[in-house]
Amino acid sequence: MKREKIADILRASEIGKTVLVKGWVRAFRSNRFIQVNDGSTIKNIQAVVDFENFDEAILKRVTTASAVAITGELVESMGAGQAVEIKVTAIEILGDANPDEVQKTVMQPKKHSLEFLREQAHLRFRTNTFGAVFRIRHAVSFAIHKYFNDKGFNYLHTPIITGSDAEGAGEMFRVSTLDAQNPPLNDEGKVDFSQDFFSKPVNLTVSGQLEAELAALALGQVYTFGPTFRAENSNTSRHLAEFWMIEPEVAFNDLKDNMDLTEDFLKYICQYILDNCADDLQFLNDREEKEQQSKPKLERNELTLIERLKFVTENDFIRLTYTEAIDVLRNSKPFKKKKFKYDVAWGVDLHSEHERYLVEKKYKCPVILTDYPAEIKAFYMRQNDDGKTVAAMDVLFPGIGEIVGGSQREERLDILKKKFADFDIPEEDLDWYIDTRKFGTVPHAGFGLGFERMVMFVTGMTNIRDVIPFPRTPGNASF
RNA sequence: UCUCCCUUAGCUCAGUUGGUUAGAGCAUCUGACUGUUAAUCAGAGGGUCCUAGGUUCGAGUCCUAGAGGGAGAGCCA
Repeated sequence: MKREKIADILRASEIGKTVLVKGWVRAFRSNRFIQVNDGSTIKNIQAVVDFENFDEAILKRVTTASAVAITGELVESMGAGQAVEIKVTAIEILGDANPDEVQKTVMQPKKHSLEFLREQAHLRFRTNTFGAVFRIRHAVSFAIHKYFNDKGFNYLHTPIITGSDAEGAGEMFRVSTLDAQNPPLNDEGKVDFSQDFFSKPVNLTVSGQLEAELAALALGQVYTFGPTFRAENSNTSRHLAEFWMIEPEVAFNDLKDNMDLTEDFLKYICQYILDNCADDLQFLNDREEKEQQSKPKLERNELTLIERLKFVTENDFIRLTYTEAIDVLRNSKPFKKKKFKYDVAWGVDLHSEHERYLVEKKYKCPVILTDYPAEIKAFYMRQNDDGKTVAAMDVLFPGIGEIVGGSQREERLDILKKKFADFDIPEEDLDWYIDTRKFGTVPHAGFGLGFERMVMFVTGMTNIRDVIPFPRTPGNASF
C-alpha cells in the first residue's frame, strides 16, 4: 500500500477509503487519539484506536515524537476539532522515542520560548511554529524565482568566493588553505598569499551586485539569489553573518523603474504567501495575537500579521527624497521636543530612530527614500544632476527597517573614474567592472533584498535567527 | 563593539528587610478514567539556585569579575 501525505488526505477527504499515513506523533490522548503530523501541512490527522482490542505493547511505544505508520479507514469524526479521522486497523512503530529523552527537548506538547527552541535548531522543525515558518520560507523563495522567471529574468550564479575586496559592503571572511599556525611569509615578513590556493587573498562574497551588472549589460535582466557573508560583529535581531540575498539588475532601467520593480516585486511576494500559505499564515497570525495580549497596549501591533500583508499589497508605498525626509523629520514633534538621540541635518545619514518615525509613526506604510547625499552612499551609485546627491533608494518596512537597498548605477565612465578616486579605490582592483562602461555602456539599475528580512515580515517573527534553519552569528555556528 | 535587562527542576517562572527542609504550573513516570482537542483526576520522581571569588554568624537574595541569553544602538540586507 502506498503512503499518502496528510495534506492530500485532508484535501480529498474521501470517506470510506483505506489510507496509510507515515509521520511523527504529536500527542497521544486518552489512550485513544493519536495526533500525527508528517510535515506536509501544519494540520495533524487524528488516528482513533480501539485500545480495548489492540496490542498493548504497540500502544506503549506510541509516544510523543515517535515515528509511526498507521493504516485505517477514513471516517467522519465524532469529535468537534476535525472533520475526518482515521479508524485505525494497524500501527507500525517506525522509530521509537524515549519519553525521558523527549522531555529534555522541545518536542513536548507544551509551549516553549523561542530562545529554548533556538538552542535545539535541529529539532525545532518538529514544532508548529517552525514548521509554518520554514514552509513559508520555501514559498517565499519559490515566489521570488517565479516572479523573475515570469518576467523573463535570468537567474545568475555569482561567485561565493570572491577575489575583489573593494565592494565596500562590510567586513569579509577570508578563505584560505594556508596553515593558520605557520603561514608562509614573504620577504617583508608578511603572509605570502601567492602560495595560497588562489595565489592571492580571497574572501566570501558580501554582494553579487558588481558581477550581476556585467551580466545585466548583456542578458538585459538578471537576478542573483545566493548566500552572502558579513564578518561584522553585529549582535541584533536583524543581522546574520550568513544570510541570503536577492539582487536583480536591469539594463536600461532608471531609478523610477527600479522603484516600480521593487514595489511590484514585494507586493507579489506578499500576495503569493496570502494565496498559497493560508493555514501556516493563519497559525502564525493567531500565535502572534495571543502573544500580543500579554504586552502593554502601547507595544502591540495595530494590525495583525495577515492585515499587514494585505496592507502592503493594497497600498502604494510612500516615496520621498532624502531631502524631503530631512524636512519632514525637522518639522516632526520628536525633533522639536528633542526626543531624537541623534541630530537630523542634511548630509548626515538617518538613524534607526528616524527611519522608524517615518515608517511606523508618520506614514504607517512602507517608505521608499531616494536621492541620498553622495558621501554617505556607495561609489557605484549614479550621480544626480544637482552634483550633490546620488540615485539611491532604501525601502523601509515597519518593524524590519531597511529591507531593500538599491540604486541606479553610474554608467558614465568619466564620472565613475572620478568616484573611484574620491573613494580611494584603486582602479586596477575593479578594472573588469570599469570595462563595462567602455563597451556600449547604458543606464541600469538594481537592488538587494535581504531574504531573511522578507521572511521575517511575512511570518511576523521578530528575531532573524528564527527564520533561517541554522543561524550563524558572532560566536555561534552550531549544527 | 557599546548600553540596559535576564540566568532558580526538562520548560516557563515565583522566591518578602539576607534567616529552618528552595516552591508553582506545564512536561515526565505510576494509577484511575475514557470521544479527547495544550484531555481530566490522584500520586511520585526531579535542584551545581550560570561559574569563580568576596562580604557576613548565615547568601538563591548583597558586592566584584567572567560566561551564556535577550532588547536596543552602531554597521547594514
